Amino acid sequence: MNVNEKAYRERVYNLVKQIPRGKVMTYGQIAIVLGEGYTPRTVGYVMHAAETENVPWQRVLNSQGKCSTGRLTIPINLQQTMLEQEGIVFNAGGKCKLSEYQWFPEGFGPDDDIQTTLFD
DNA sequence: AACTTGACGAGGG
DNA sequence: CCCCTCGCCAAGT
Repeated sequence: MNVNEKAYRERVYNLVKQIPRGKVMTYGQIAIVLGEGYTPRTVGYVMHAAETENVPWQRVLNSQGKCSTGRLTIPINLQQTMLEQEGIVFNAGGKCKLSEYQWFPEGFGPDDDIQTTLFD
């Protein structure tokens, strides 16, 4: 499985589609959940084409709870604006509290054993 | 094939 | 908080 295969990309999009309104995931978290073959960088690469895949791409942030910066294809701050409309609050530095907004798929939450080994 | 550049992340200073 | 280094993996040049 690699980024050139549709199935590989679909796994990323299908997971992002599950993120509830007002919640977020990080690139690294998505890579861990999807498992073997996925890394934060490849997830980011797949996400650059998410706008045309009908997925809530705005709900994916970096590990610090901030919107990604190298995207010149859309107006700066659009992502943050969209998330604010979902109720997420950002501080002056453009960062939100992941402890408050991060979403965990079934089996990967803070109460699951896997969490202690993968998300400590 | 070499080198650069990312929608990344962790660790140090 | 900022900056840098490294590890990471794929694309563009």
